[in-house]
Amino acid sequence: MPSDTFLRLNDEKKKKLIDASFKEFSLYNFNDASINRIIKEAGISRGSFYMYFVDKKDLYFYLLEQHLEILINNMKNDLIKNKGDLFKMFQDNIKEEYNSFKRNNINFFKKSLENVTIMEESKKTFGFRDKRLLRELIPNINLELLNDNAKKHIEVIFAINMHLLMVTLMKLLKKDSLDEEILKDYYEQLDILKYGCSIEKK
Amino acid sequence: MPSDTFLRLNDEKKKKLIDASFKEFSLYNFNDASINRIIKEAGISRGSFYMYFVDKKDLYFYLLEQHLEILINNMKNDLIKNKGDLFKMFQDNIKEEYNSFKRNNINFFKKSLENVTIMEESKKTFGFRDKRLLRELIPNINLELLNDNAKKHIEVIFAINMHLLMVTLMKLLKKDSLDEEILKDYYEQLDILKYGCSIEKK
DNA sequence: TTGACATATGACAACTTGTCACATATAATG
DNA sequence: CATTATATGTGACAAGTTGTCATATGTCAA
Repeated sequence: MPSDTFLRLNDEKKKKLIDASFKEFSLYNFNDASINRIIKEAGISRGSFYMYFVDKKDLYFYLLEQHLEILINNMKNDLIKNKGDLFKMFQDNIKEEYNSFKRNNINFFKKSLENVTIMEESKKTFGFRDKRLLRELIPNINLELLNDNAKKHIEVIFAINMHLLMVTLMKLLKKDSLDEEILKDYYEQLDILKYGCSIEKK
Repeated sequence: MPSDTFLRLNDEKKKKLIDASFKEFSLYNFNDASINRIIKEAGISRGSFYMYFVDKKDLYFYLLEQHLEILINNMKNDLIKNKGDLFKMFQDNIKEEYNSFKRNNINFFKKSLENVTIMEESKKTFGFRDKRLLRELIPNINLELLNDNAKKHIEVIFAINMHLLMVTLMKLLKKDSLDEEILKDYYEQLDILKYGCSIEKK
């Protein structure tokens, strides 16, 4: 996480660094992104950067988390809208996320989706291994609609949905539209999940 | 893929480079792995390396695929053993893969599991987006046991199992034993998948 | 023997990163 | 105010990274 020094920075300076970072990670994938270019663009010195973040990873996940925050909030809203029905939420949510992606740093996300899932940390966050995000969502789920197995492995269900969601978003962003065919595929994939989760199985 | 020049190399020289590469990727994750160290260990020149492989990625996926070959073969055998029952195969297969991992470059795998899944290419191979591997397996599946949705999205089912399998293998390798609890969790997760796939749903 | 082609080599330029001694703010205290 | 802490900022530096390329050395066929 960023140091207190960074958080204490005035908004302008902070924004300049964040903007430069987003730009860099939108243009290059994680490996190719260069701290050198970032600090040059942000107009700060090398020493300062390392005063704010321990390394590139640290910076990257700080940015990623800000977006995940949005993603989770979208999910939470959709969950409430659908009275805790997890699968109705999943179904609604994808359009929400798509628009959210488009509104925000779309290229940052595209690059992230290309990379993300490899690193330990990203598995934790994207794959919902980071319990913090889950904890905010779970209280809003109507568990009555799920069987015992599903209740027990709720994080796994989220991880799987996350995978399906990301792959689908990738396709949608590539097509640059809410393509019906692609959405249909996603819904069918959700159905595969659902009939192992909804109470009326077997 | 490696160049013809590499493939034409005498076995001894080839082996030396492969061994050195495995060692490097077992010790460091993809980003931190150094071509410098590899060529030093293998006793070849920088120029030669770039005659054989276009870059580090190229080398890495060459190594990875050799192991995936083994993994797929295990799956195929288990599939035949279980008369095409996909889920019985999944259930049997994990022990097979675990032992296979232990027999072979266990550390290479551990490091791979930490990294893999991020890059485009790895998504293709590990996530079975690479149709080549799937194509070898599908003919051995008894599709009668699956519903239409599952039949249509068979690659997705494999991708999901791949995810569950890898996460579970990770845990097992960490424990360094075929821990019953961990295996039980995996079987339960497979059940979530199954009851969207087996014919007797709803 | 002489080409012609396949391989091998290491110096090179152009990057990368993280550190650290030092300089300059800003705040706190006598 | 002046002095002393403490917090920030700085860029040169060492130690690494990668990919290229002119050059050298194999190897085989005519």
